[in-house]
Amino acid sequence: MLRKAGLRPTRQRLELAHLMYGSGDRHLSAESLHAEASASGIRVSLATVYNTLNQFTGAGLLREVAIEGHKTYFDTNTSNHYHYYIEHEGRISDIPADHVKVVGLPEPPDGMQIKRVDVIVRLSRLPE
Amino acid sequence: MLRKAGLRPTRQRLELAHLMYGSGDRHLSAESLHAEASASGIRVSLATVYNTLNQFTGAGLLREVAIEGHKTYFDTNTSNHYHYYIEHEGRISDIPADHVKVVGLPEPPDGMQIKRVDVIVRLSRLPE
DNA sequence: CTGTGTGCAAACTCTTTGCATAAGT
DNA sequence: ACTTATGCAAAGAGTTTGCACACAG
Repeated sequence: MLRKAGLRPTRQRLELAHLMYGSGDRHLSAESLHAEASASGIRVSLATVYNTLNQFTGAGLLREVAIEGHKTYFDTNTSNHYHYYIEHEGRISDIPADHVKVVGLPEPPDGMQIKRVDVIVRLSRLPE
Repeated sequence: MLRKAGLRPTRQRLELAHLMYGSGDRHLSAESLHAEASASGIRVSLATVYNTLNQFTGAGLLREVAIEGHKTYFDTNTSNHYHYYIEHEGRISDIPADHVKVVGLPEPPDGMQIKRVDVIVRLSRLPE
């Protein structure tokens, strides 16, 4: 898989890939992945985690999720799907429905094409 | 307007508000607003621009737009509408259609409510 | 061997904060 | 007068980069 993406299967990349894809769809930040790696006894520097995440994203193995603010999140699920953003927890999760659709989109402006449509449903705690 | 929002109408806030709302709907970053202010001969520090943008957002006078990556963008149009993100220009613009809708959304999880739905259509240059 | 990847720390970008000064009511 | 906002510079968070060493092919 790494080879197919043109990435050398180094120890670090393999170990990180195991963490990332080892348990279903996940949403991770560089820091969380680094912490997880450390906890699992994997020796990687934060810089390498960043490099790896960016390289994987470039290779189409990960997808970047746009949330306003500082942190960048990566999603191991690269298929077409949308996200919840749980504001008070700063957490992302997939929207559990595959029939969500955006309708009524106009043609893109001249010379441009739609590369992707991101939908983020922001959730907040219900006021009582 | 500022007073109604609980913000003192100081010189800086008034001048920035003029810039922001003086010419239709706009999408600005702290830096671009600061640059524009300087160009117009308005004396404000970057810190004040940040403060002002955040206070205005808190007061519902601006809306923050979620684009992945570093910069935070603010939209002077706080009504319900969606955005194009033009990747190769790093620019945001409103989607010129008010009948865009997201359909098929499931009920939000227990104890949560939908606060807002963001849609970002990423555009890239058409390959020739 | 040759070249790419890694680790470390330093650099960078964007944003926030602390504190003295200035301005609004 | 009293309170809140501003400006500056310094601190902070997240991410990237430069360079020597290590490792894959």
